[in-house]
Amino acid sequence: MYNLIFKNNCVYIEGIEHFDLPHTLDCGQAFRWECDEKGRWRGVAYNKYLELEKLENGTIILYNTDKETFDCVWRDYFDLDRDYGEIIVGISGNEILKNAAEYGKGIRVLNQEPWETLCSFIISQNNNIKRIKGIINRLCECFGEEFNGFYTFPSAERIAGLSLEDLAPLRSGFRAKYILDAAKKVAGGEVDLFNLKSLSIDDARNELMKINGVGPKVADCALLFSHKHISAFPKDVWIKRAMQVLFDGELPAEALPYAGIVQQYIFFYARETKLSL
DNA sequence: TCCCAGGCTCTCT
DNA sequence: AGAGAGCATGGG
Repeated sequence: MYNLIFKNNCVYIEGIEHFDLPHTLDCGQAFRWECDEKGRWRGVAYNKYLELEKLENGTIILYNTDKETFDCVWRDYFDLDRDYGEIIVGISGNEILKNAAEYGKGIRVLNQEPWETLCSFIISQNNNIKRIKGIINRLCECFGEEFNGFYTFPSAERIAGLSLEDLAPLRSGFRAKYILDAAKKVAGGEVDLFNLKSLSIDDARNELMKINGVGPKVADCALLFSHKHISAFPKDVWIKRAMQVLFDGELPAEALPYAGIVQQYIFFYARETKLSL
């Protein structure tokens, strides 16, 4: 599917298909990747700082990364071993799905750190992406650890030790109390984020919904973006509108096995076109 | 000024 | 169980 070269503390991913960096890193599933004017992306995940870019010939370069970190973190983070070509073939019987996948070409569903994902999507509720990013950045700057001017995402244990007043500088509004409840339940073991992969999607969703401020949409985002439940189908306002306009409210059957990945194509399509079709 | 944003909780039927 | 108000904050 692709070829790896480890050289000069860089990882070269050659011949990989279906991997577009802007579509993947700035499509609303992750909130902390930044791109400079030359197309180089920078970010932190799983407490690892990374820079990456895509060359003209399609090779992706991960900078300052050794083989061990690649194998432990980035290979899975970027979902490199999933065959997106097969998924696209599977849904292309439906013309609208085919178009959406073409529009969002190269989106990969990331496998992000469970606590960061849960906390980020708690913050996302009834909010817009620009402000979500601002709140998350302030959270990391206030309570994370610095790497090259970037910050790690503070652990649930760290947040659990804070108060509402401590979180005031985030200006997260009514969501602050939800962040604290989530941190306390995760840090205290009442909600086990590391067992969710092995549960059925319904059991996993119910486990997450023990947290005050986590409903079906936030839970499904966590399950999809950090727990490999690719049949999770988060229904936000954009998706609800798109589903109505595109499919009269019902997801086509051929999309069901990979509903979550199709959801990303539809979300991207809906936002980019503002549904003016 | 009003409306809306990758929703959820609470209350009232 | 289903509908509707209220919620903090900031951008358009």
